[in-house]
Amino acid sequence: MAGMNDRAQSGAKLTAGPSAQTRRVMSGCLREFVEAVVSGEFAEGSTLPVEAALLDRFAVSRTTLRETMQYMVAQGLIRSRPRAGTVVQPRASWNMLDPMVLETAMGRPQDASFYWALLEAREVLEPAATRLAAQSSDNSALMKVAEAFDAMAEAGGRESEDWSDSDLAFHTAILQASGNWVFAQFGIAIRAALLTSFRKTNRASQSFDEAIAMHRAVMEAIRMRRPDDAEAGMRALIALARHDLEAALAAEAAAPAALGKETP
Amino acid sequence: MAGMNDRAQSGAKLTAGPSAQTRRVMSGCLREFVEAVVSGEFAEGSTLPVEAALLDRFAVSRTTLRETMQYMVAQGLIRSRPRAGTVVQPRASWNMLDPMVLETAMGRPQDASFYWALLEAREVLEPAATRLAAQSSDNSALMKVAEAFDAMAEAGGRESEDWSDSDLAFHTAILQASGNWVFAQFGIAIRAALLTSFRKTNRASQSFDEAIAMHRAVMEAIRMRRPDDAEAGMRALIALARHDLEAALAAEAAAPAALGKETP
DNA sequence: CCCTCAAATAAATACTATCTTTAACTTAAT
DNA sequence: ATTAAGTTAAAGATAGTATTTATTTGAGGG
Repeated sequence: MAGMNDRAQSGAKLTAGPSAQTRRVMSGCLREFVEAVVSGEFAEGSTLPVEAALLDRFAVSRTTLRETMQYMVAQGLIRSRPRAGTVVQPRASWNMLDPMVLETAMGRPQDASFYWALLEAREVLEPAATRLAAQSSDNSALMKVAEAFDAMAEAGGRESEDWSDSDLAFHTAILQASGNWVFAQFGIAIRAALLTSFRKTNRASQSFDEAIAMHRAVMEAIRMRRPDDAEAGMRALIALARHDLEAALAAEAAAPAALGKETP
Repeated sequence: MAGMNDRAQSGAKLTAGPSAQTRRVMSGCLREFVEAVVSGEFAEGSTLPVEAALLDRFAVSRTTLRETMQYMVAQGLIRSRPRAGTVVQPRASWNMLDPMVLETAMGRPQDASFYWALLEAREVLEPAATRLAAQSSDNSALMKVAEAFDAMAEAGGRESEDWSDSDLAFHTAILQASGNWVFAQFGIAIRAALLTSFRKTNRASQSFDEAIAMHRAVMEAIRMRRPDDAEAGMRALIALARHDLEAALAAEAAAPAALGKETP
């Protein structure tokens, strides 16, 4: 029967998946497919090609394609019914909080307003979550915050990848420590967006010592059960992030290339 | 993408989330499987049975099972690697905002703290989003708010399903109108949770006229570009929701469940 | 006795082929 | 013109087999 597999799955290796899991074959198809939707190649509201055509387009098997599409259905990108075909859902119903979708969307030239909106939301959410954490966090949650803080201190400088990672861990740990499942979920869902944002802004920052001091202040305020101080400290932290983002975007505007070689 | 371009979305189907329908065979398997995980039959951190055993357990084909599992991978419920097997991820990494997961989780005896946390989050998010809407919403977004309001008025009474639906539409429309993609996403993601909450609380409320008046006040404040009033109005609205929730939970405690005789 | 590296192996991953169900479209009869 | 029945295209579901991957295990060397 199916014995001779005469189709070579040529070069499905370009996964280069920086994020955690699934650097497998299917994820390549998924990435490509999501990219095609996000980029508008398959426009919102349009019916996309029949299965057979997609099979050819992505050079994968039926099973793999269906698994891929199931993932996309799960994120509200597409919706398919027998005979009617599969249609791309309106953008408003996409789950942009899904790491895969978000990452793909951020892979393309990013509108600056994306980052401003994220910051705006953080200004609302994080101070509130920090206040809650100061009021009612348990010990184990507090320990995670402390761990993240130590990792930041050890990172040595703000330009390193370690700093970005532990910075993310710090903020996520606080959201978790709030004890409110909605805030905690927000932290998980928004990982990809935060990390991208952190990478962008931290690069543009100078003051390692000051940043460390501010983070420590927030942690201490939570530990000492001082909600007002904790909330204020987080506000200050995000104000710093806002300042950094301004600087980063300004620098980007000044030198749009940034493809490696610096011209001193 | 930052535009979060919300097209006409003609039809106004109000299809509740991505996994709304799909009453196919697979969804039965998915529901059952998610239920098994949420209920703890497959405990967090444990390795679940091999594919063959699951095939037998759920009585579906391999393809169907794999599509099901792919959906669950997408929501962070499970994670599988060759040879190592499939393990249930820690609860903290589950995407509770997914309608399917949330619905299943809420199908079981619900901890009251679930609703309190949701309300707590709304108290933080919605006033802020409403303020933004008053500052910068465009006409089409405003129109959606008005449409939802009209639907509420027409619903006639607070106990009807129509009221719950349009109440949800009202709040979702405001989150959309904020122009911030994070808030808008929150609205989409939290649909299921909000709807369940609405259904619970609206039942316990008496004051239809007052509720309508308060909603109108918020809408007018947005339309008139008065951020302070809009924000205050939304706070009042959520305060009412808090009051209703207290009443609903109290009533529930007094007469636990509608299924079967109780001897207090 | 412990460490390293390579072969065996168990589990998920991927592919092909075929049958079933659904619902949009077509056609025919009222 | 409207409705009802039949046709058919597309997705949905199943079966069987081959391929990858990473854990185990076992042999050889330190």
